This record gives sequence, structure tokens and C-alpha cells, in this order.
Amino acid sequence: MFKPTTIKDIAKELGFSISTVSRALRDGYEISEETKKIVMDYAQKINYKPNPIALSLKERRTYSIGVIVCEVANNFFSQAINGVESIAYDKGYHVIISQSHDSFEREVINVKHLANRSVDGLLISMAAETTDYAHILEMHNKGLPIVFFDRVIDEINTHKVTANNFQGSFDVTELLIKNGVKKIAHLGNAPHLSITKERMSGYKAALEKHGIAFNEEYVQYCHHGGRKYDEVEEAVKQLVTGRDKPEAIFVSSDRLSVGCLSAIKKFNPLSKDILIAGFSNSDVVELFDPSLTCVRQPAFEMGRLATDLLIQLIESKYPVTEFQSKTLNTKLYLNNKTLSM
Amino acid sequence: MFKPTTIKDIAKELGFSISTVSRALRDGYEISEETKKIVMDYAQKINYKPNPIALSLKERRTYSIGVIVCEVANNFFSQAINGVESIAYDKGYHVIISQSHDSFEREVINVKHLANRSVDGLLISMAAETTDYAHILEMHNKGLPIVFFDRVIDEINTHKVTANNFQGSFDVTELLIKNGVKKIAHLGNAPHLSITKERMSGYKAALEKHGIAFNEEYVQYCHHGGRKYDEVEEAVKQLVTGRDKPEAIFVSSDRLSVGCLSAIKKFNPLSKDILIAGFSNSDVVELFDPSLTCVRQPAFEMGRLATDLLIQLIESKYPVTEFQSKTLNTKLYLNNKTLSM
DNA sequence: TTGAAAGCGCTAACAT
DNA sequence: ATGTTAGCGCTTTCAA
Repeated sequence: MFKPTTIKDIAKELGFSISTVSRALRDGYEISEETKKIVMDYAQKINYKPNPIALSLKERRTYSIGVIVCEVANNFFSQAINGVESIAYDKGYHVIISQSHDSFEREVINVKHLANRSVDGLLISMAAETTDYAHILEMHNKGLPIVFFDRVIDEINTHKVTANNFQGSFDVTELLIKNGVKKIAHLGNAPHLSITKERMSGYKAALEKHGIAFNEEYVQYCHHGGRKYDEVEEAVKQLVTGRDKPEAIFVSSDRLSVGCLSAIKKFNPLSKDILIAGFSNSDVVELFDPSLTCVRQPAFEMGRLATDLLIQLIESKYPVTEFQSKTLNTKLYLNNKTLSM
Repeated sequence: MFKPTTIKDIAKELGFSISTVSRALRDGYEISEETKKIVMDYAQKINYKPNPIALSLKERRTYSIGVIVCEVANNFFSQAINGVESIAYDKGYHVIISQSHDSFEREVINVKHLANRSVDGLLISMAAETTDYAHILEMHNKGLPIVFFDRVIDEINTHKVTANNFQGSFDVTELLIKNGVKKIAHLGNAPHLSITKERMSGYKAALEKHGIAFNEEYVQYCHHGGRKYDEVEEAVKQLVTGRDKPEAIFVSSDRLSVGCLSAIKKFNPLSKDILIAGFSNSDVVELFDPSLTCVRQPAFEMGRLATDLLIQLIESKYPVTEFQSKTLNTKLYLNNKTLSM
């Protein structure tokens, strides 16, 4: 069952040696046109395909790249993966996707599994739970090409691709302020994540620019990044039932934004006195009620870029020592008639 | 760079032969406890991991399974993939995800690529464009284990896992009828897809049961499955600007349902005189405006089940000749105060 | 109990 | 121009 033809079979069938067949197939210069034609035609006829496993063993590479994200059921990541694929396919690489589900343990398993010669390089957006980077560091030190995207870490020196999280946060916060909103709460992902910190900075900077004091009580974090709805609901509850109810909530992550909308809807089914703004790559934002003013990341482009850099690392003849940190601009989308630019 | 330890290195280091090391590591019965301990401890210490490529070449299997879906940026599929993963990981298989983007050409490439010894078996939901099944048939005939899920085809005899599309359609159509809605249009995916046909049947059966004539003018298909928004918009336009405007539209696919909501919102921003009901696995349906009454498929469970069946096929010692077609029930969710069960 | 050697499919020196 | 051989990392006869 499922016993594919090998080069040996062809050699036997055609009466050539294995190496002649091999060379003919790769169009080697030493082989006569005549022989080439015979071999090629026959290979064509029986639809011969070389065994990629054998090739991998020989060449010590797999022509596949691993992608580790928290989950694919997330607009930002599925779009980013489409970007990854678009480049990878063109350059002849497979894409192996693994989900960490924001779990440290799962991330470690995935990294080890993929890095253990299943892939030639790794594209990773860190899990929300991860604070110990030993597993990544180990692979990096062994020479495995790694490119970070979205959720990056300072501890490792390699290419990094992120959205301009600071500016995106700044812009949306300022937009709210310019529309007369002063009491802006902030709902963030796990606090140690790079995206959380960067987005927090942008938010604070906008407040500061406009002379609004930063209020610690207006800040809530969701350590599971919105993957546990209860956590989001509890955080939103804290915000809306606090002493000084905010006029708006800025939500700093994709999954969290819709979670926040659901929670708000639950607490406040009728009144729409709290504006929600946040990072989201949903392609149906215009359908949401309550409406979501959103910051959109160039996910597809980020995936492309990160993959391009990764493949450069993989294919580089010499050890790469100069690394790039690319930052791509976000875009703001109003979905609410009460707001204007 | 990135040169991992091999069994040979261990043998040299410890002064044993390669085969002794190999056997010690696999806990072979012929090896003395003492030698085993030495080898195991050392392997542990240097964190030795066997090269999976070499194992694959030897065992003629890869311990990975391929999944081909139209896209991961789709609630149903990303949930199904989570189900696939949950089983695959437990049984020690990698999951390689490929997207067809509903393109026939892409599907053919993906199938050939994966089937060509990159995976031990294939899980597939057919692309909307595909009407020629030669590429699948070829692999099936070569003995590659294949399990279909969601979008299945009759032409190949193997395990199949689907939602009860007929019943789901029937239920939601009947719900509308029982709520006094008689003029129900139907917006479907590509007409040759199994899901499209089954859902159409359920719709027709409900109409018939309640003595409502089937009206050809109330039917529109989207050959690209909602992946091209213009197509959806045009179809919806046809429906709502026809001679006899429907009171409701039943949309028979996940991606199409939100597309339809967008289109309706565009044509009818204020009046909400057209109810939309349809298949959707969105986890934020309660946020949609206009509201979407939806049929939800047990995506995760379908993924689990399909994977379980696939792994059974892969690991079966004997050729399997008895195949199962599993059908799982859908669930109806009202998100509209004007409707009741 | 351990080692030598063949073989999985392929490529690439090294012969001829 | 073509064939022989070794080797990629591992398992597994077969010999010792």
C-alpha cells in the first residue's frame, strides 16, 4: 500500500545505474541528451516524484518553516498566516502551523518539536503565559533561524516584525480625546507581553500630551489574553462599576476587543454610554453593535515580511549578525457616527 | 551551525557501537541494565533527540497528517482545526495545515505536495471550485489514507464526517416559518458542494412540509463561497431588489452569512425588515447588527472525529474496507427578540 | 551482551 | 558519458 516509485525502480526498468538516473533527472551536464530524454520521459510517464524525506536527510534541511501563534482562530493571526504562506509557497517552503493556546507549556513543546529538525526556521509570536525564554534561547543558540513577529522579546537578538503599537494606541487614544472623551480606561493583554507594554505607552503618551492624568484604576489586564471569557467579563466589570465610570475603554488586543464588546453588552444592554475602541483585525467590524472603533494591524504584510526575513536567514551562506526590527504602521477605522477624525 | 548530536556521536563518546546505543535508547531487551543506564543518562544529559527525518526514511512514515481547508480565517475551520490538533497531538502526530483558498489549482498542488510522502494521511474539506476529483482519486488509489470532513464527495469511498446539514437547514427554515415568515430566500455556496446541496434539501423540505412553494427566484449561489465580497453583494442585491422581496434570507455557509449581513446593512442601513438566518460558527454572533439567527456546527467535535478516523486508517494493519459516514447534529441559536422557538 | 553491516532514497565525489 | 561507492541518521538482521 502506497509504495511510490524510487529512482532505483527507474534505473532497473531502464537499465541505467541509479546515479545516471539521478543526474539525468536533475539535468546534470554530464549526461547525454538522449539518456536524459529517455529518463525524463519515463519519469514523467510514471509521475515520479523524489522522496522529500530522503532529500531532507541528505541535505540536512526540510524546506519547511514553523509558525507558532497562540491560535489560528484569531483574525490577526489567520491573516498573518496568509501572508506567511504567500511568501513561503513562492520560495518552495512548507508552512507548519502550531498553536500555543497562550500556554507556556504548549509553547515549549511546540518549539522543541518543530526545532528538532522538522523545520529549517521558526516564526514565533510569544504565548501570553511565557515569561521564561530558555526554550527559545536554547534553539537560537544552537543556530536555529528565528524571526519574531507581533509579540517579540528583547532577550534574543534576531529579526523582529511588529506593528507600530505605540503609534496605533496613541492615535486611537488621541482620537477619543479630540472627540471630547477624557475618561479613557485601558484593558490590556498579559502585562509582560511586548504588545501590551508598547500599547500602554502609546495610551499614556496621548493622555499626557493632552494633559490628562493617568489613572491606575482605569487599567485592567487579562492574563489569558481574552481566551477565557470570564476573565474579560470580570475585568470589564471592574472598570464599569468603579467609583468613576469611564466614558470609553481602549482595548489593546484583538481577541480582547470583541470580548469587551460582549461584556459591555451584557452589563449595559441598552445604554451605549461607553465607547469601545481597540485593536482588531476583524473583517466584520462594521457589523458590531456596540460599535468598535478600531486599530488595524497590517497582518498580512507582517506575515510576508517576517517570512521573507526568515528565509533570508535560512538561506544565508554566512552567519547573520545584523538584525532588523521592522515596524509597520497601523490604521484607524471609525465605526461610530459620534466620532470624527 | 545547528548541528545536533547523533547516535554516532554518542557511540563515539561512550565507546559503544552505534547499534548498542540505538538499542539502549529504545530499551532493547538484549542490552545490559548497566549499559542502558550509561547511555540513557548521557542522552538525557546532552538532551539527545533522534532525527525524525531519518526515522521517517526508515519507517516510511512521517507521523504527520495533512489538513486541507479553504482557509483558516474562518470560524468553522479554525475550530475544526483545534479539534484535529487535540487528537493529533495526543497520538503523536504533527498537523500540517494547507489552505486551498477555494481554488482548484491550489488544492491540486496542496494535495500532491502533502501526499508526496510529507504526510501519512489527509484530512480534507473540498475547495469550492473543485469539480474534478482526479487528484484525490489518484492518491486514494495509491493507498493514501484520506478522511473527508464538511465538504465531502460521493466519488470516493472512505470515512466522512459531516454536520447534519439537512437537519440544520430544515430546523432554521422551519423556525422562520413558524414565526410567520413565508418568503424565505436562500443564499448558497457553490452549487456542486455537498454542503450546498444538503442544505438546499433541508430548506426545500421545510418549505414543502409547511406547504410553501419553492421559488427559484429566491435562490442565489456564490461560487466563491463568500471569499469575494462583490459576489455576495451582487447576490444579495438580486434577492432584495427582485419583484417579490423576501422577508428573510437563509444563508447556507459560514463566511457567506457575515457577508450577507454586510450587504444587507449596505442596502438597508436603517430598516430591518429582512431577517437573516444562516450557518455560522462565529463566536461573536451576539454582537452582530443586523442580528444573525444561526445554525452552528460542532466544528471542534468534527475535527476530533475525523482525525480519530484518519489515525485509525493510518495505523490499521489491514486494508480497511468498511467506511463510516458520521453525521453530527447542529445547534440553533436565536439572536433576535422577534423570533421564538 | 555487543558489534558489523545492510538498507531506507537520494546525491555527489570518485572511478572508468 | 556512465557506473561505483560512500554517506546523511537510524533500525535491524546477522555474526560473534
